[in-house]
Amino acid sequence: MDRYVSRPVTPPTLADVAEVAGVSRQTVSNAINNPDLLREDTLARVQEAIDQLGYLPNRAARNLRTRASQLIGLCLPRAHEGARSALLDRFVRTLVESSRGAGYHVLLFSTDEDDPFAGYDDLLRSTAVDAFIVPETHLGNDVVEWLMGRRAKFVAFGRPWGNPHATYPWVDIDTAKGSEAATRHLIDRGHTKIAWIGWRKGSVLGEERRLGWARTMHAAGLPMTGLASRVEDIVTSGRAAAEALLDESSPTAFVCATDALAMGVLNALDARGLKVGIDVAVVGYGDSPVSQMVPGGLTTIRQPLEDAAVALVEALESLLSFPPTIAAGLMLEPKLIVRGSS
Amino acid sequence: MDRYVSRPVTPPTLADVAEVAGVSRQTVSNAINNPDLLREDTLARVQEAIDQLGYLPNRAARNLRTRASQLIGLCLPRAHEGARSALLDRFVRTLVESSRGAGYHVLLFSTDEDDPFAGYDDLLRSTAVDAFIVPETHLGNDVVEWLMGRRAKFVAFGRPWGNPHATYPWVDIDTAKGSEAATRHLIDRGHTKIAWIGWRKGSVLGEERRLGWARTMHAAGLPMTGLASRVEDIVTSGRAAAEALLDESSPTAFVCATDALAMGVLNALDARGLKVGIDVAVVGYGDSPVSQMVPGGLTTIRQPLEDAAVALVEALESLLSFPPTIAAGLMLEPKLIVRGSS
DNA sequence: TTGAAAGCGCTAACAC
DNA sequence: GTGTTAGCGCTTTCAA
Repeated sequence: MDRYVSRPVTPPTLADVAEVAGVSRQTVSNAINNPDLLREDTLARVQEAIDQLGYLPNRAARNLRTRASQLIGLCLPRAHEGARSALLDRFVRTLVESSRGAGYHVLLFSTDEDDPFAGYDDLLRSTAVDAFIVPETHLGNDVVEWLMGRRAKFVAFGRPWGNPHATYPWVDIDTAKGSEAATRHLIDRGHTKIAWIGWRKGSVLGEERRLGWARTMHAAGLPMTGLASRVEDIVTSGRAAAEALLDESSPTAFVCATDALAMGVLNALDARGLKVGIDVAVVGYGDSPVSQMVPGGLTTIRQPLEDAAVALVEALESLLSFPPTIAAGLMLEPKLIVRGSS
Repeated sequence: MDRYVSRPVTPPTLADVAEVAGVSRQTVSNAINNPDLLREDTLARVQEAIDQLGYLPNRAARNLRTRASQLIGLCLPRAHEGARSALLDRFVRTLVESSRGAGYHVLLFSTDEDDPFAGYDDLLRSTAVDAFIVPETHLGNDVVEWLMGRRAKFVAFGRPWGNPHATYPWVDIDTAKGSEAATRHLIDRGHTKIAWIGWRKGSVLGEERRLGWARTMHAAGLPMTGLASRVEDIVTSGRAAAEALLDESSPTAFVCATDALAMGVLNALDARGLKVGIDVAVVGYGDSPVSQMVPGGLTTIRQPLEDAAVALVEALESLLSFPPTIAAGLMLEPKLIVRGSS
C-alpha cells in the first residue's frame, strides 16, 4: 500500500532490467554499449525492458568504471569590466547546447581570488570533469601552462598569445579584424578623418582592436596623429574623449573599442547638436543590447560567440575521442553590423 | 625514464595514501569524513600523506557509494524575449559561487524544444544531480509538478503561481513591488498623470508589474484611464506607445515594464524636444547596462538576483541535509535605482 | 551470442 | 581508535 505513496524513487538498475528481460546483466550492458553484439530478438526484448522501466545507466557507476564523467568544466571568469555579460549568455547557452549534442554536460565553477588554479585543481584531482574550456587566455593568467603541466585536457577560448606554435587546441576571434572592418567601412563611406577611442594600454585585447584601426588607416594612407585616444571603458570617458578629439582634430567618424565608449561619443555629439550618422559617423564594438536600443541604432561589431562555442565543443570531441586528436587552432572573424550611426 | 615524461596522470587513491601513511584505507577515509574518530597523531600522519600526494577523493567512486553527486542542475531557459541576458549573468555567477560554499557544483543543461522534461528526466534517471534549481515557474511550464511527481528534489526560482500553499521550497522576487516603488517615487515627485507601458497581456510577469502601478495609482486616488498601454517588448513599440499616450493624455511621467520600453519613451521625448527628467520623468525596469549608459542615466528597478541565488542555495542546503527540510517560500523585494530620468 | 567473475575507488557496518 | 569485509552499479575481460 504505502510503497506506492512514499517509497523513495530509486531508479532501476541494470540488474532490474536483466531480470525483466530474462537475460544477464552483461547482456543489458551490451545492449546499451555494443548493440551489434546481440541477436536481434534479444536486443528487442532488452530494449523493451529498458523502455518499460525507464532505465538509464547510473552515472556514478559508469563514471567510476569508465574513468570519464561526461562533464566539461567551464570556469566562470570573474565579473568583467564593462558590459560583457550579455556575451557570456550567448556563449554559454550555445556551449551547453552543443555539448549536449556531443554527450556532455557543462559544469560551472568559479575560482578563488588568491589561487587562480584552485578550482581547476580540485576538479582535476577528484576526476570530476573530463576536460576544461579555458576562457580569457589573453589575461595572461597561466592557467593554460598549468594545465599542460598537469597533462589535463582542455581547449582554450583564446589564441596562445605567448607562443604562436603552442600544441594545444584553441579557438579565438580575430578581434583586430573587427575594428579593421569598422574602419574600412567608414573609409568606404568617404571618411578620411577617423578617430579611435580605445582602452587604456595594457589590455591585450585593447591593443589588438586598436591595431585593426591603425593598420587600415595606414594602408589607406590616412593620417592618425591626434586621432587616437585611450581611456577607461565607461560611457563618460568615451564622451570626454570624443569632446577632446572633436576640439582637437574634428574627425568626421569614430571607431570605438566598445559599445559603451561609442555611447559616450553619441552623447557628446548630441550635446553639440551634431547629427549622428549624418554629420558624424560612429561605430561601436560588441553588438550589445544597447546598440539596438539607441535611436537609429549603433553600427557595431558582432563577435561570433555561437560559432566559437560550437568550434570549441568540436575541438573537445576530437580531444576526448580515441585516439585523441589536437585540433588545429581556429580563428574566427567578427562581423560588421551596419545600423544608423554610420 | 619514460614514466616521468609521458605517464598519464592517474590521481592517487585512498590506498596510495594509506600505504604512505602506514594505515588502512578506512582510516584514511575517516580522516577525511570523520576526523574526530582518529587519534591526533594518526590524523596528522594521514593528513601529511594526503598533502604529500595531493590526494582528493575520486568523485565517481564517492558518488557511487554515497548516492550523491554534489551537483545541482540548472536548466538554461531558452533565449528570452528582450535583453534579460545580463540578468542570467549576475544570477548564475552568484549561484556558482554560493554553491561552491555549500560544496556543490552547478551543472548546466538545456532542454528539448518538444519535450520540456527531457533534460530533467535524463539527469534524474541517471542520478547525475542531487537537485535542481527550476527557473521561470511563471511560464506555466509544469516542470515543478512533474518533478514533484517524480519525488525529485528541487528549489524553484519563482513562487507557486497556481497554488499558494505549495509544499515545495521557492524563492521569488516580488516584481509588482518594483513598479509600485517606481510609481510611488513619481507620485512623491509631484506627478499625477503617470502612464504605464507594459507587455502584452498573457505574460504573468507583465500583469504583475502592471498591477504594481495600478495598485499605487489607485491608492493615491489618481486617474488611470487612457494612461495604460500594452505593447511588444521592443524599443520601437515603447516609442510608439509613448507617442500615442502623449497625444492622448499628455502624462508627465512614464513607468515602463522594461528598460527597453523606457528607452523607447526616451527616444519619443527626445524627438519632441521634451527634456527627460525635467519635462517628463521616466522609469524603466531591470537595471540593464543600458540604463547606465543613457545620458543622465535611467531610473530603473534592480532585481536582487544575487540575493535570490544565495537564498536558493540555502534552501537547497536544507533540502539536501539530513533530515531534509523544506524551507519556507521567500519573497525578495526589488529596489528602485534613481538616476537622471526622474 | 550470451554468461560468470573481477574490480573501478570509495564508505558504511561491524569486528578487533 | 583502527582494520576487515562487503558492496554501491557498472563495464571489461574471458569462458562457455
